[in-house]
Amino acid sequence: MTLSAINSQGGYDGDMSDSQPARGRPSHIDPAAIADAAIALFQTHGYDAISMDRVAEEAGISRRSLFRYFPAKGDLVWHGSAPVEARLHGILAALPVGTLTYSVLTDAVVDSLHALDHREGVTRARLRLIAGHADLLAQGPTKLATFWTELEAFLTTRLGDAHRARVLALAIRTVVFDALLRWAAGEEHDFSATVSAALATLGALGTLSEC
Amino acid sequence: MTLSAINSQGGYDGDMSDSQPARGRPSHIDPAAIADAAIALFQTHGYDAISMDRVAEEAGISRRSLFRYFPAKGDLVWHGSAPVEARLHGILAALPVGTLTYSVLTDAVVDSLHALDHREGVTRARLRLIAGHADLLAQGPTKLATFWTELEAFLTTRLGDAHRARVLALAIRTVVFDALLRWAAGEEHDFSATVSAALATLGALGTLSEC
DNA sequence: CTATTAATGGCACTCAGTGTCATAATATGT
DNA sequence: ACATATTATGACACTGAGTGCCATTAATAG
Repeated sequence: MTLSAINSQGGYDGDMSDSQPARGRPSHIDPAAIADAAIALFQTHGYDAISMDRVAEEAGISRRSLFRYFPAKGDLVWHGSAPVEARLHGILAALPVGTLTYSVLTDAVVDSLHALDHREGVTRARLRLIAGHADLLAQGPTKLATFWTELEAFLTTRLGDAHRARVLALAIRTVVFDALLRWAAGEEHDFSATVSAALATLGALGTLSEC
Repeated sequence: MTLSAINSQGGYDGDMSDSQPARGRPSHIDPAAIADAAIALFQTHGYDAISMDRVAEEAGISRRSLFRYFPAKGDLVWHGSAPVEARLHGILAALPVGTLTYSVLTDAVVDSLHALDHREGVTRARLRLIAGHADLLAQGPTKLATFWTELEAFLTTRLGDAHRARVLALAIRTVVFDALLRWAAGEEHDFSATVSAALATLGALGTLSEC
């Protein structure tokens, strides 16, 4: 919920729930703008060729402050996934009790990803960077941890079987992420269709005997 | 094939196929021994607390040579997965044509992992290190790339459908790896049973409507 | 004995990431 | 208005991973 906390840049303003009037020195730093600028640098010069010093210089802040907002270089690329996680939360909570079919579930997952589709250009750029870099690619499960753990928690309560929920969540995670990367690479054009097709294939894995 | 190339340490002697008489300076360095020693250090002092300098010192070689054998620190932990990949290769090649059921396939995967079970103590130690460290954990798909790509290639030729093969390979990869980690963590005792059960659960995902 | 080939070590370098501390800028209380 | 608590920022130094370069060493082939 709290979809209003999602700003137009696709960033996330943090915990806006009980916002006390601001104390202390206010920040003049805009993380979303810095991330976007960094992405642009990465695209033109290559991820490895751009150092954190360079990003800080470009953003007009000190190197130390940059690391305060982005504890790891990869966070610059992963920044902006919070809206997707927030949306999934809302969608799962809205699912009626007792009517969980596989297709309903996968539709919910696909629906939550529409937050990505919104800023299609930037998202594609980020995903392409991720796909092109083994280090970044490997961070998918970690950096989107909220998304995946929320999905698994939901499935655990709905299925009653923690083991089965875990397998299902893991499989969905891997297949969805792979579909996103293929979409970003340009192999597929329709965002939702790509993810939906991948999940449909996953659901039919048990019927392998036909070969 | 070439299972004889697997030495008693669980290491892999590289390409022994057309071994010319050795030229140049011979190496006095034993990568498997170094990896094992490093694992021991990691276990007692923690992965982060042990620098590559320390490992090199312990092994009695220069830091530079250490990096020549293990280009990344994580490779010390992942070392020894080659036998598993070799075994999978042999098992897949031996599968009779035209009789590929899901259970036959998963049995083959489980069977290939017996190379891990052999040195149970060391394998558990390594997997525990991996499980306890997000960086290492994320490298699973990359470091075992040969294993997974071989599986996917096999499925592609057998199924005829590249897309379906990819989804299947991805799902198996994730679920198997997760099962291995749970086994290493001590949550499960029977190695094969753990992996088999996870794969069986995966095969039955499509039937979700019963809840 | 010489040339060739390959392994190793020493050194310096880049860059990611962290700890510490001084300083600046804001709001609150008097 | 003024002192104080609170927070953001920057400056600096440090650790450790990983790389490039080159001299050196140890083997074999002729």
